Amino acid sequence: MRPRAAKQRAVTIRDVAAAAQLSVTAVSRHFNNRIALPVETVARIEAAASALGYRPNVAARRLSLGSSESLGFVLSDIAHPFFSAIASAAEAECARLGYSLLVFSSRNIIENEIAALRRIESAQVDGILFMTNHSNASEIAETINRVRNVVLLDEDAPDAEAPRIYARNREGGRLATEHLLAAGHRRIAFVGGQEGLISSSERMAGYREALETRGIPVDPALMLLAGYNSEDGEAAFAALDLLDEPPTAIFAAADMVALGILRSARGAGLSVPEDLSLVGFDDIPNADVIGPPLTTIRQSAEAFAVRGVQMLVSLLNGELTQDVVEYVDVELVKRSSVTQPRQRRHWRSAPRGASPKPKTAAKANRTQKRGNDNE
Amino acid sequence: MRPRAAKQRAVTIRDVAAAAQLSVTAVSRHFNNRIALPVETVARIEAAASALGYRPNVAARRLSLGSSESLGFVLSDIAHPFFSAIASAAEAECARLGYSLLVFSSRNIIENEIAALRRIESAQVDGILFMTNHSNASEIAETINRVRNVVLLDEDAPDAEAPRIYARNREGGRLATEHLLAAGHRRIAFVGGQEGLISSSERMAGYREALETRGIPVDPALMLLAGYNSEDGEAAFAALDLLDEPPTAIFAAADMVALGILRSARGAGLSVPEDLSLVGFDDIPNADVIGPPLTTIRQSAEAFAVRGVQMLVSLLNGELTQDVVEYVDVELVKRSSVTQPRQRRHWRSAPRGASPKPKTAAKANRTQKRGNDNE
DNA sequence: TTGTAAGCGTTATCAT
DNA sequence: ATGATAACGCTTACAA
Repeated sequence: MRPRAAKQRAVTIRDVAAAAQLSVTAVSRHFNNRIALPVETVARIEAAASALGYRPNVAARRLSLGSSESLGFVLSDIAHPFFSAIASAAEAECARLGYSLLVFSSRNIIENEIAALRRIESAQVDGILFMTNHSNASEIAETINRVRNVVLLDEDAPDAEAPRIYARNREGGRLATEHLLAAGHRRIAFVGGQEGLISSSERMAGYREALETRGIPVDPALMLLAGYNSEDGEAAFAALDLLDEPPTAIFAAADMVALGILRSARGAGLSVPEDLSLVGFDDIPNADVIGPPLTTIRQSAEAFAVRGVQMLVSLLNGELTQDVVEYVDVELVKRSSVTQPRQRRHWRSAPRGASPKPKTAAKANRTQKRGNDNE
Repeated sequence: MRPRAAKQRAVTIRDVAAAAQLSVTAVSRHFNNRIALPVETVARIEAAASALGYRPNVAARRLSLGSSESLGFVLSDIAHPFFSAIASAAEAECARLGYSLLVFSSRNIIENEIAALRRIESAQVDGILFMTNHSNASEIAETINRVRNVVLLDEDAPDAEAPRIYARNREGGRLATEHLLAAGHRRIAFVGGQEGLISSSERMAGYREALETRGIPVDPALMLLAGYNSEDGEAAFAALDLLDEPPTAIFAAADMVALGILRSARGAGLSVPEDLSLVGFDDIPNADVIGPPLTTIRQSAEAFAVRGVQMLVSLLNGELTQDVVEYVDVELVKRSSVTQPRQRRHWRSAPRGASPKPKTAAKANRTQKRGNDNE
């Protein structure tokens, strides 16, 4: 009957009650209810509790209350600078509201995302802040609708009944592209996240919009879908490098992608922005100290985080319906990775590559995942 | 008696048992014990469980088992690139071992660190990976000794009985300084973390050691204690900038500090490494894409993380004693933030500052916390 | 105002 | 092999 004895019996509410010569009810009331106990009673309880070093057992509370007072945060990787900025702010807001935060890295694996979601069913967390990279997976939407108590962050999951927070992605895409246009660029590439992500396709829509407004034809060879990590940027650079007429500027749908492009460009002997202008998206921490300081579209990680947990908590309290959508503003941050295009010159004719074999970019619409093949 | 009804009664082990026409014991056994149930029984249980969508309630398990199967990670801020790299790897290792990870940001507030530690007492987590910035606070050591089941990461807490993992800080400090020395620098500053941190003082010890080996006198005006964030680097730069004879190189005890210094140096019109060589510590992600790519001492975030959780789990299982200490290797990563010293020139005589008032650095051993006063 | 005891969903002991 | 049932520590309806 006694389960494997905990190494050292913790002090329970009953111990406190005994020490204070009161019932457990009184002690429980003191620690939860606002029911005013007589001062003398309170004093006895506090004395006993602190003498014994009493800490309410949260598992027991959860079981009894039916609520865990903790929230989950599902993202692809905590080490991603923008995501970790969100996680940091979310943790702070959780703490402020009396919640704990469980972090689940999905590593972009859909099964992990679903498994994380199911922790609502096992009562491990009351609700989940959910960032996915598989917006098109119907299984995710189904799971969300079953477990309920999910707030979608940054990315959609069509058919899911859940409140959402998006950045103004299209506007951001437009802003970025217009900035490049204003600098004189005409051949501007777009490098987005993996196919199907609405954040990516919205940013691309903004890009097209800006181009079309200026009457500049949209070249499909210049629009790549890769992913949101720096390796994806490297792969994209490699693909773009194969074009007969490479772009003079790139709008990367995420700063990490821009960093990957930058890394590859440097490796290829190109300098940014002289040989290639670059605009990112996110404004990750330290983007200002990159070489060169990265021009980017800022979206507030904090806004995502604090509104996200606030909405989730409201949802849990039944104060919010599933159909709410909020938007996070974006803003162009001009730094030094953009300048006017220099006289057109092929990347491949840069210092090291002597005589490259000209090659048409066949299907530049999908790039391989790892990009160690650049230069 | 019925607690505030959960919005929608979840399916319990009893429901499954009923559906499978078996006892709860059988179902429980199936989900935990390796006791071989007859295939037919197993089939009935699985059918019932999946038909009902059963998920064991973790709170109940915890209460019964006396273990939460989750670990805590206490750090000052998840958004710090090096810490988030550790958190990411720790989460992965936790997941591999069947644990969940709760993240607690202390924001460098000692009360928060202690409150987090006490979550062991409330049975919210089984154990904690602990990174502190208050190694000298005796209250922390006392709490650790009381709650037990803590592994110290990266920083000491004297008198705490807990396994520890340190980087080879002194060696790192030596490596960094020797590298600067080899480049021809003689006036090398050290900018460390807040006073009392052994990681910082060990790195400084390595710095002194390298200097002394070369017979170069250690100038106290060149040794600053600040903190591990980028604002601390900015403050340090400001203090160093006031010296009559500023250093030609700086060894910053953390990459984030180096980034702050870099930011300030740029703001002051200095260029790195031409006017000032810089070496960091940590090798944070994307340090290679900083302007200029940062030369630094690499320590493996992953090593900290995976050994940390492994040690913690061993400790929980009683397979590890509190007196174990492990070390994480360090390594010099040469990039582009170091070059030989140029003809000595005062920072203040750089492009913008025309005629500065010469001033002796009074007590350069403490720098103010926020450094918005530079340039 | 205070206390008793039921019940939250599991696990594990003990008997069958 | 299988099943009743007593814990685990808490909250709270209900009684006093």
